[in-house]
Order: sequence, then structure tokens, then C-alpha cells
Amino acid sequence: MSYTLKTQDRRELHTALQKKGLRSTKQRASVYEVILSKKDHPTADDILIRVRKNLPTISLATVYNCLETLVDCGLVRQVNLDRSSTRFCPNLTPHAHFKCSESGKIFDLNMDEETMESLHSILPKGFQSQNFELSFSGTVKHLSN
Amino acid sequence: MSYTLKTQDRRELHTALQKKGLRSTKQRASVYEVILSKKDHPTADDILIRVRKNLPTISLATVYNCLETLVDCGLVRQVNLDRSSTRFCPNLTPHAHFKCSESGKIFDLNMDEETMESLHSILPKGFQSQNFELSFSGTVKHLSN
DNA sequence: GTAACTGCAAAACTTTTGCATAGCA
DNA sequence: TGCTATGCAAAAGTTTTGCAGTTAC
Repeated sequence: MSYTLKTQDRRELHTALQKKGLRSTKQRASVYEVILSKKDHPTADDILIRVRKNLPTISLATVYNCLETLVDCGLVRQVNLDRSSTRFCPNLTPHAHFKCSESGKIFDLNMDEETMESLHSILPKGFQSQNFELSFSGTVKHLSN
Repeated sequence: MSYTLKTQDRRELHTALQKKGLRSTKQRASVYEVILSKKDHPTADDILIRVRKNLPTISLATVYNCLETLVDCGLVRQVNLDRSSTRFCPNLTPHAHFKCSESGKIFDLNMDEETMESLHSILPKGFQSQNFELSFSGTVKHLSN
């Protein structure tokens, strides 16, 4: 039991899994823990490397399985920017992403209610959106880049 | 010379290529023509099949090359929805995409100035966006689905 | 003529699948 | 104990690369 998921997070994970009739496994906990602990939008492969510090024998296929499970449970969101690997993000609040083309870093940008409404106002009659993804690319001037 | 690019479109293509010091080839013209003629957001593979009606020997690698060229020239935009193949789109006006999870169809949604401004208002100081992508997924009720 | 582009094949990369084994409930 | 999840390997799918031959300028 080397995974260091906080009690509250572990409970949340367990509840969410149980709600779907799924089991708690150390692999799922460890993948979730990795995503929570460093919110830098890692790819499945990034996550594999990090999880292996705790679980050296975990396979990439299992990481993909765990990620799919976490996404299905609504604990994690997947992000597709340009044509590179899918990235994963524990931020469940409405937000956009900004990818800096110089550093490659990805930033979360919070979205206020007003912007959310404005954004959904472009949906024509009959279009019912369950999900949206907004991403910017560009550069970040100076700052902590 | 079996490609049926309209005179104006051909001129636009030629000018854009010339501006970058690139050559006009029938492959590039044909790929461009295919994207312009049916705005259903085809993948590279879709485009290959359509272009081969005119140029039976064109290869997938060439299609990818042509697409990259057209995107670099600003004549075509690439669209990444979920984790499937990249799609291509000749609509250069600011717009969003909506993918119907039932039919799989992708719709362009126009964006007015106000929404564009609202959308960019979430960028923090120092963040300079060169590009954005907004996509919705959901269902389309009745209508011409 | 020559540098750029194409076509082909192979490689690289990401993600999925099938199946035997392990482990949670 | 039974059934789900994991680990491994192989497959599938998308995109890129290297190179010889072709073509636009």
C-alpha cells in the first residue's frame, strides 16, 4: 500500500467506482494520485513513468484502462490538443487550455459564468451540448513562462 | 489537367504557395479542391480516396504533405476532435465545431464578434493567442440531423 | 538544369485488443 | 469463489520519414 492518495481523494475515488460497480485497485488509485499530484496535463506515457515509481510492473495498457475508467467516473478529463497524445487533467471546473508553442506548457484558464453563457449562446436551436473543449495556442510573454 | 478547381480558388492557391516560395502541383490543387468541394471535415484518408478519383496514383504520404502545406499557407484549418484522426476544413472564418455523438456529423457554428471577444477575455495578461479551437459534443434534436 | 515534390515502403507512435493470470469483493 | 482487472504481447490505426525518381520553375 504505497500509494499516497489523500484520505478524501481515496474516498472520492472509491465512491465513484462503487457507483459504477467497479473495483478499487491500487493501479487505479495510483494513476489517480499521479494525475492529482502534478497538474501538468501528462500523457498516458508520462503517467506510466510516474506510476511505475510506486508500481514498477504496471503496464501501459493498464494505464490506459485506468484512465478510461477515471474519465468514465467523471474524476478526470481528457484533453486533446493538436495531434499529439491525449492528455489528462483533474480540473473539473469549467476551464479552457492554453498551450504555449515556445515552452510546450499547458495552462488552465478559468472561465467565468458570463463567458460560459456567451460560449453556449452560439449553439443553434436543437443543438444540445454535453461537453465542450476550448483551447488556445500562442505564446506567453515573460512572466513565469 | 483534370482538376476542377475554380479559377478564383486556383489563383488563390497559386498566390498563397508563391508567397511561401512553394510550387503549384496537381496534387496540391486536387487536395485543395476536394476540401473545398465537400465541407464535411474529411480525414486525410477520406481525402486520399476522393483525390484518387482524379489522381489514381497519389499516395497517402503526399496527401499528408499537401495538407500540411495548405495549412501552413493558411488556406485550410485542421480540426482535432476527441482522439480520432485529424480533420480538415476550408472555413477560415472564426467558428466552432459541434460533433453529434449520434450521427458522427460535424457542424460549423459561426461565432459573432461579441462571443469572440468574450472568449478572448479569459486570457490572462501576457498570454498572446495565435489560434483557438472550440468544439462541442452532444446531440442534435430532430432537425436535418 | 536543379531544387522541390511525389510515390512507395518502412518506421514511429499512440491506442486497442485478446488472453492467461492475479486479486478484489 | 467468482468475476473483474491486470500484464503482456501483438495488432490496429494514424502520421512521419527516407530515398529514388519525377516535375515545376
